[in-house]
Amino acid sequence: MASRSTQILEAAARVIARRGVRGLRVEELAAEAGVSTALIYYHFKDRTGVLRQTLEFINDRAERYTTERDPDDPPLSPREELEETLLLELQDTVDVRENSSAWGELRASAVFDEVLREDLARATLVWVQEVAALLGQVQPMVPASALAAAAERLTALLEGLSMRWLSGGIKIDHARELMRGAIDAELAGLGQV
Amino acid sequence: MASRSTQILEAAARVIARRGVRGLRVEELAAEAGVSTALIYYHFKDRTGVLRQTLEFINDRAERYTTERDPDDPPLSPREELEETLLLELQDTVDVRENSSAWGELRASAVFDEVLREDLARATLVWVQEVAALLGQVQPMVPASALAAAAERLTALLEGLSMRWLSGGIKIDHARELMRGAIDAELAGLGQV
DNA sequence: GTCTATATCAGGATAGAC
DNA sequence: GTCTATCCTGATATAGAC
Repeated sequence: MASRSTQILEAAARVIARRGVRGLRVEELAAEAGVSTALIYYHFKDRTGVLRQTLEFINDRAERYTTERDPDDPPLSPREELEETLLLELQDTVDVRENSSAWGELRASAVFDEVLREDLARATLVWVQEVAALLGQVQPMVPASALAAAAERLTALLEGLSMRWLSGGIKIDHARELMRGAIDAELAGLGQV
Repeated sequence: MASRSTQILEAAARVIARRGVRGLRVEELAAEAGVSTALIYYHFKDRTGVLRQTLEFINDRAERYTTERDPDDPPLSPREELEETLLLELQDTVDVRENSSAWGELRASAVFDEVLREDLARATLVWVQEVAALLGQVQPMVPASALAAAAERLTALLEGLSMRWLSGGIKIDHARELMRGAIDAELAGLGQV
């Protein structure tokens, strides 16, 4: 049951996907959520409060779509799991779009905003390590440093492709294809170490 | 001889590097340039005019530092030229920082701004084709589609690494190292086609 | 061409009724 | 909890003197 707060957060996610974090106007959010601006301040204290909670909200959803799998399906091979994990972020669905836009905004804002950097660095590190672990399952016997480097490249590439997709430079299928090619290349490279 | 306009554009580049495109305040720009706000409107019509001309200004500078080479030096091998072209964008100098920040802002803004998309797509295409051509010089006999894909991945990765560097996630030397690794991997991959 | 005001406006935030 | 009405600040933009 969606409470008022949740309803506002969902609206905020939509507005952010449309206008960006820095483009979010409280008035537009109010309209989108079908409430008054005053109510937003009642629930979230100020604009920053809305932003903070919405980013959290979006992040929770992301973990869900990244993690969730039907337990009846045959388990994935390490290789498949790796590919799936990375390609999940390149899907043309509302959730992924909203999440990726927000992530891009966060990354871009962090360039000019000290405060955001720490959070972002931490989140990135967790992600890189996750991918490095998956790479290690596909290619055991490879030194951790090589795994880490490959993971950093793959995740950075994913961010780059994601931005190109969101900014209209390439189509989603093409982005996925390029990503698959990079995974192949990195695995081949690791195999030769 | 720096005219007033140029002086303002140089100041604008600095302010954008510090605050971002969306964070540029005309008043702050005036202070940075040591002139009044009115003068800025006199020269550039409005804030958007400042932005447009500054982006153009920055772009011109980028072409200069990307292209310029001492004619006395021994000519670069194709492989070196490729590496140099890509790594030039990963240097901790004022020009590159300003340029990369502006580019990142442009990319991020384009996600929410239809108007910017076309320019950005065109500029990206030119860049991708340039890199694809360099790749083709290193690895002739490779189909153009494979070259294009590799070029797209390398440039997208470069954007991703650049953003991580600018947002404080990684250090510049590490970014360069990762970029070199990717170039090696792509060239190896193309060699086996 | 350049400055000192100052008008104008958008958007964040609050007061007070219900 | 929610709304209507309004205040206030910060930022763009202009008028007019020099």
